[in-house]
Amino acid sequence: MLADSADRGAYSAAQARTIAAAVELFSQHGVSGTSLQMIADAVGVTKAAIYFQFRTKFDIVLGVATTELAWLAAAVDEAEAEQCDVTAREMLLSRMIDLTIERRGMVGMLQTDPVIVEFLADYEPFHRVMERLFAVLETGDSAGTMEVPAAMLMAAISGAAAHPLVANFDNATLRSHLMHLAQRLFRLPG
Amino acid sequence: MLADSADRGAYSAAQARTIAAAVELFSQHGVSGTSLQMIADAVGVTKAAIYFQFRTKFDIVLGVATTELAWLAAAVDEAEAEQCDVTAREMLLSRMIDLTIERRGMVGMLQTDPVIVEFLADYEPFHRVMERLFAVLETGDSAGTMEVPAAMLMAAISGAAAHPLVANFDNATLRSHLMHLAQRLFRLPG
DNA sequence: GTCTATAAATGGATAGAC
DNA sequence: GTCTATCCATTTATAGAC
Repeated sequence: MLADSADRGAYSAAQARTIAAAVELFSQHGVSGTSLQMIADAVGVTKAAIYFQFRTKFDIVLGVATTELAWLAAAVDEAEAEQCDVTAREMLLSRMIDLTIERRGMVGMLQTDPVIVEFLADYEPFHRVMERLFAVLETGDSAGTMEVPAAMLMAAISGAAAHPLVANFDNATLRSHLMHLAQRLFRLPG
Repeated sequence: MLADSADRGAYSAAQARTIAAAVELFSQHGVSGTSLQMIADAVGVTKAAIYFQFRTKFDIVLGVATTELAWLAAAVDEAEAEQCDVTAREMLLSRMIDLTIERRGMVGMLQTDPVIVEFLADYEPFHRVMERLFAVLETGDSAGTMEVPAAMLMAAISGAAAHPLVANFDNATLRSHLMHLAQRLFRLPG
């Protein structure tokens, strides 16, 4: 469990604005490539105002990571509510792809930025969400063999959606391609 | 083919040592998260020595990117030398996976680090290698429909290989998993 | 090719007023 | 909650000796 300030509800309106600006900048320049001055400029305040909201830069990283993680957790929640295993799996794939397309570049950042990756590696709530995610992907016979496909799938979806090669694809087209290929990775019909 | 200073052979022994150290550090901490002091320490010299070898930090980034790109180009060269289209495609997949496993994390950096990505986006030799790579992947009927699968494939291979979930897999096991899934993405037998 | 020393700018972070 | 002003460490980069 995190300290108080890590809960989503615990963030003030000003903090939420800062986190929103930081997500955008982090996904464009990376965490290390984003200064507090850049964040302050994007929000339209001074650095000191940001430091009133967050004690350190890392606290902003934490806010960004947990906020983004909450989106993924919500997708897993939805899938778990499904009765049928197969439907649940298909819904999870679908929701993951939606998230990635809506928030192009931001999901990928969670998996690739060195600062975020290092943080998430030791962050229990992240591991719990991932375990639940694998559980939904592992239906019946496939139990215990999903690590590589799942790692590939997440990397593939977020990596492909952010890739310059597909930058001119409209969302609907990109979505159908990704869904198609995700199902192929999992040998689903479609 | 690459421009003069971008050729691997154009670098002195000292420069090559610096590039090797930089690749390692960039893939661990990202370009922005790596200072010239860190590079100098890793090489075992002072910052000034590094500045004798490279005029700016960006020149080191350029050296790293072109050196890594040369590996990918070599894999495409090999595949293009094959007579049979199908064999060529399979060999390219195989070589890409080998490269990614041998140099865990480094291939992925090329596709995810914001500084590298921004540079490669406007770097003609990179686009030429990618076009040749697509041409090999596009056999017959699939012509013109490879952008998303190819983007997914590259993201998937490098992302999965570097993923913490598969960190304890030995190289042979990881390789067979990746090859299996790559072939599934392209609907190949196996 | 490498060193010591240093300049100039920017980074994270704090003090104290409003 | 935000501002001005400031501190200190680090960063990129250069000058000049060996």
